Amino acid sequence: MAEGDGSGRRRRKTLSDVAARAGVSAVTVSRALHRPEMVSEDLRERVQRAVDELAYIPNQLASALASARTGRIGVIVPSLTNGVFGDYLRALHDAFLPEGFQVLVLNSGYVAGKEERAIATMLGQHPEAMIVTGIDQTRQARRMLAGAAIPVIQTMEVTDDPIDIVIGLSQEDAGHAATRHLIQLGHRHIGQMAVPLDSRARQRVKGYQRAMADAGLEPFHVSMDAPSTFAYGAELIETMLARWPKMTALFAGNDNLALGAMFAVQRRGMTVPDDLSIIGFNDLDFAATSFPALSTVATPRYQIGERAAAIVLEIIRGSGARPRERTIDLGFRLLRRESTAAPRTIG
Amino acid sequence: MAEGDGSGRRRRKTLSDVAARAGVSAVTVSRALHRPEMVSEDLRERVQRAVDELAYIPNQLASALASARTGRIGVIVPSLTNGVFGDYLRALHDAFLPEGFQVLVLNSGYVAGKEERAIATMLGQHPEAMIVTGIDQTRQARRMLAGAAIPVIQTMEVTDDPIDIVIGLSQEDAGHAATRHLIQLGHRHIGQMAVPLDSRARQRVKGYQRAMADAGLEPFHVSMDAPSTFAYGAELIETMLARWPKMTALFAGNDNLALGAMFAVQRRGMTVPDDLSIIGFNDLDFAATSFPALSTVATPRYQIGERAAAIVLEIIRGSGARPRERTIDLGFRLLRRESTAAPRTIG
DNA sequence: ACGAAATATGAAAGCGCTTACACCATTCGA
DNA sequence: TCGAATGGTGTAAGCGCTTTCATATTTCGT
Repeated sequence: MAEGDGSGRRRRKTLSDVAARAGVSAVTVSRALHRPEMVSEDLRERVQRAVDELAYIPNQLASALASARTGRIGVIVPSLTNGVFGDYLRALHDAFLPEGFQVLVLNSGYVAGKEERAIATMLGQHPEAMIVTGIDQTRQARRMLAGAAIPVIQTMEVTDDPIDIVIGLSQEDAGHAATRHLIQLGHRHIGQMAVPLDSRARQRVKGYQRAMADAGLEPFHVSMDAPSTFAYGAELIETMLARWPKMTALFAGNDNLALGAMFAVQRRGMTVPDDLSIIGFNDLDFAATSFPALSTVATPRYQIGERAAAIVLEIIRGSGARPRERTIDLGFRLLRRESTAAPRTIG
Repeated sequence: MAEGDGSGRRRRKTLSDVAARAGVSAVTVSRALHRPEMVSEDLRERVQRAVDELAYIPNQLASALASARTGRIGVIVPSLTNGVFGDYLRALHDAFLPEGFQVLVLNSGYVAGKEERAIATMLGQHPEAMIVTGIDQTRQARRMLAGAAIPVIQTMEVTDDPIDIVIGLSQEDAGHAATRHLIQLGHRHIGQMAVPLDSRARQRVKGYQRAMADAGLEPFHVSMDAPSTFAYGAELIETMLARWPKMTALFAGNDNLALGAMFAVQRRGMTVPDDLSIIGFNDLDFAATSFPALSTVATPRYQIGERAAAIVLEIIRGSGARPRERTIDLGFRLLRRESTAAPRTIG
């Protein structure tokens, strides 16, 4: 923190400082840095030397203000820690960074009000595109996004009425498919647990209820308004087993809950899937490794991010054309692994 | 994306637009927004109405440029998806957001070169403080950070030579303690697995080696240059068991590896801890829930973030005073749970 | 009822950069 | 040999905001 330059309060080096040192004007430095082919080689070198000597770092703020191009992509996710968003964010980074864009991530904590504020904050930074999770933005948030005059991608779900473009999958159909799988194995007493903070989880519950109704079965659903952790999965399964001893299969709202439930079941001395079949949701990294390996529904999170990025880049860098379809459904895959099997005694 | 205003290309609303609508000057709007106590109530209301009607969002870029205050805190983490950084980032958000600061997170992918670029990018945004993970920054990165004339906090480790301030724990001592625990239980054949991408993990390996040497035991260490996932834990334990059948205890470099190893062991029909004791590292959320519950070393990640934020706020908002000590060691706690026990036959 | 202090607003300058556009050398074709 | 084309550099303006500083208005003590 030392390195005082004598002139009292330290001042960050500016373009003019570099220009003075290189013996040219500020514009020239700007050009040498951003459009090197426009200046002579000799000059480019001199400027580069001055930049290095001064450890000059361009002021992105000033640059963005002057050029009206921030090179930023705003991304809002409900949670930074939920593994679900890892692949998605990775895809976004993978696609945008090489193109010279910066990905700014803000989290909404699964709360609409916080999301609205995050969107306002992000918009204040003038991103060149916004990628938001889900479709449940507040009216005001939708208005701000629509008014920003930039591409807006909603992800993870599908809807007929996107703000601009939506890329995802039908969470309800996916929940339906997971439940169907258990029904087809012969289960009749199928419970469901979820943390309904997440609106996508609520969609899946709907799918579960529809599948149960279709099969003429009685749904049994418990939930807990908390972030979905392993501990809650363990807690909820205890409640369910106590209240509904006939249960032979569980559809957990996500893999965390599923694994937590599996641990609790094993701790009771019961076996998965013999005593209880469990299917999770999302196919997080541990699902394939766990013992028994967790049946689950794989969601194309990386592809969603990849596709979102491709569309954004096409709009702001390419032809400017939006895709023909404003709603893009990337589907899901049911993964039958070891944690689900036919019930021991057909009941 | 509609809402054209007739004037050709859509233009974002500016302070002047709001001022015009409210029938006042731009300065006044700026004041009504930021220092409401300086303007009359009547005016404040008129301005607020204009803001709402236009859905005006202040241009943070221009604001920051003019005021030389960005209200941003730059944070660099090696990975966004590794659960380890979840609590840490949460602490940072919890502390900074209420104070009106924005937390910008960039990830370095555990690569020094990428970290250097992330730091340069971040510095270009003129954050008011930087919080970086670890102490292994490149020379150039250190130089940039030291030259930025803002508080710089390094976290998660300790060192006698911080750039500015460092808050963390001795990863080596923590690794030593984990190993000691196994030795004290009576184990003699203790293996270690790690993903050495992470320099903190390498410190822990050193602690392991020191503990083994102190006890006159032969170390057995395997590693894999990959992100630490459950699958690698499973893979590595198979290698170890095959190459070193006498092993009775495992110190896994982190909880992900530990749980992956535990699954693989169970899949072989072996029991934890009877056939193999396993201790992990970090105390991630699943460690307490797993069956058997995972012994591990709890690191004060939330507290590190909390402390870092408190120090930063004190420097930039408070007295401007830096803490007396530039190195702050927050320690660790050994958690004895179910996955470690004395070896079945003392060998 | 008067001047001083307090309160409320506006005008002008400038944050560090980029984007026209203007200018000056060269170089080239005819 | 001249004009036009080309390449390389500088000048001026302005991005949208905040910060002095000046000015107009009100309030108060005596």
